[in-house]
Amino acid sequence: MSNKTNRVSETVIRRLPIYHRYLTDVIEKGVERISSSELSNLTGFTASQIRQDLNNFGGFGQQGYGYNTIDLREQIDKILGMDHVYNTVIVGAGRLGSAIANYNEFKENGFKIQALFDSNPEIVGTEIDSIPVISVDKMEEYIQNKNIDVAIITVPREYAVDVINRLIECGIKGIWNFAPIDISVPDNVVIENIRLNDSLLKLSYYLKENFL
Amino acid sequence: MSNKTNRVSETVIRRLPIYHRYLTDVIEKGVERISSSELSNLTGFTASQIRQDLNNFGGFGQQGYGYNTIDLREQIDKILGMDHVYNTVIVGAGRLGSAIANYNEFKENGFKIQALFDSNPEIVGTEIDSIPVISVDKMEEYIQNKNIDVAIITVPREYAVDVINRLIECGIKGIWNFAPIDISVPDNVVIENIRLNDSLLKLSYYLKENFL
DNA sequence: TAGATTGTTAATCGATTAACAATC
DNA sequence: TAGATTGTTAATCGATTAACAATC
Repeated sequence: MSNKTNRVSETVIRRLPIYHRYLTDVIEKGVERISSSELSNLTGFTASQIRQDLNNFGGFGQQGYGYNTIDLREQIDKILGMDHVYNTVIVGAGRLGSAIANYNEFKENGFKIQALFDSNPEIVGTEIDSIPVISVDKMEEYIQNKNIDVAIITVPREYAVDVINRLIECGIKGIWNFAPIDISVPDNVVIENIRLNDSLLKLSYYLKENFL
Repeated sequence: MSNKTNRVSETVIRRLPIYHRYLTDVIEKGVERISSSELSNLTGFTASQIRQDLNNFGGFGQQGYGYNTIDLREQIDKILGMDHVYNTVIVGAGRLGSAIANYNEFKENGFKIQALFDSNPEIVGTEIDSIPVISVDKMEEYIQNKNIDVAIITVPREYAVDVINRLIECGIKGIWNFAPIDISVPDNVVIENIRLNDSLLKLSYYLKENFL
């Protein structure tokens, strides 16, 4: 809402994490500077496109030199909001939910998982990776009291719409949804869907094209 | 390889599963015909785009009538290769691997999970949802003997490159990769990456844009 | 300074939308 | 037949690539 400078397109945003990833790789190898054409070799995007993308946010490079790897990654950190901590909960403490609770890389991105919610009385009250599993009946109360920003949805399809509506109702800001449903959310809620099925069908299409 | 008719762009392919999903929804409600503009209302794509997309593969509609829902879904089934069965294994029987083994919707897409591979001797020899967990040492042998087409990679990042190279070596056709790595594969192998981290960073970006 | 590489403008390419004749 | 809606061509829009002057 705040700085709607010039609305950067989603195709650009989608490439930023990729630049970030490759920069991390080369930084780990001790590389201090990188040119757009070196980044092009790594990522497969053209040097021109890389420069265009970055210049949506500012001139991070230097003529005749290229980009400082650490500095550029830091800029992308900021653009992507990785310097911010989001209080996060997982709704659905089944296998997928606990797989995600366990996935350390998310913490590095600033998503701090505070609780899991589930309806199964056998696991409510336990912990998964030292994260408490709480009854889903207490979800709204918890979210409001603990200033939760983001919810990750890993409940079965049939519960997902209801859960998401309840989350919106109690003021959640962002939703990372793994349930294979389509739902529209108000403008003040950000939703990002992981569509495993769609991805698998894409794989199926290219398999068929390649081998049948 | 076979019918490289006119190479349909990936942006089109990505929408097909979405059409498929909405068609299934309306078919379940008993709807027998649908116009491109009705599909537009459901999916958010323009009617024009929907007609363009479908006409990449043939004229499935009828002037003055629209599309028969069941027939159109069947056509999309075929285009996406959903009528074909792919023998599939999961490499990595941790939480994510078993979450996926457990996820029924994949079976409906024709991916039949035959085995899980893992290096942990405590689980090798057991079953997860009646799917055997086999030592990863026997992976190549199994894949070749049982004509496995597709491997799903859910091993930790540090093992992923090695596992994928071994799979390519022994003739796998498709890879559905959950490990956060970048790897290039030969032309005769199809790889589809699930980049959970990238998706989360996209969420982070829009959260920041909306609220900071 | 000379060489390198950015930032940025202009040209191209591809994807989306609009329009409408064909036809059920 | 008249109305509706497709299939398809043409127009527009946006994203990518090319080119190069600016400058470190």
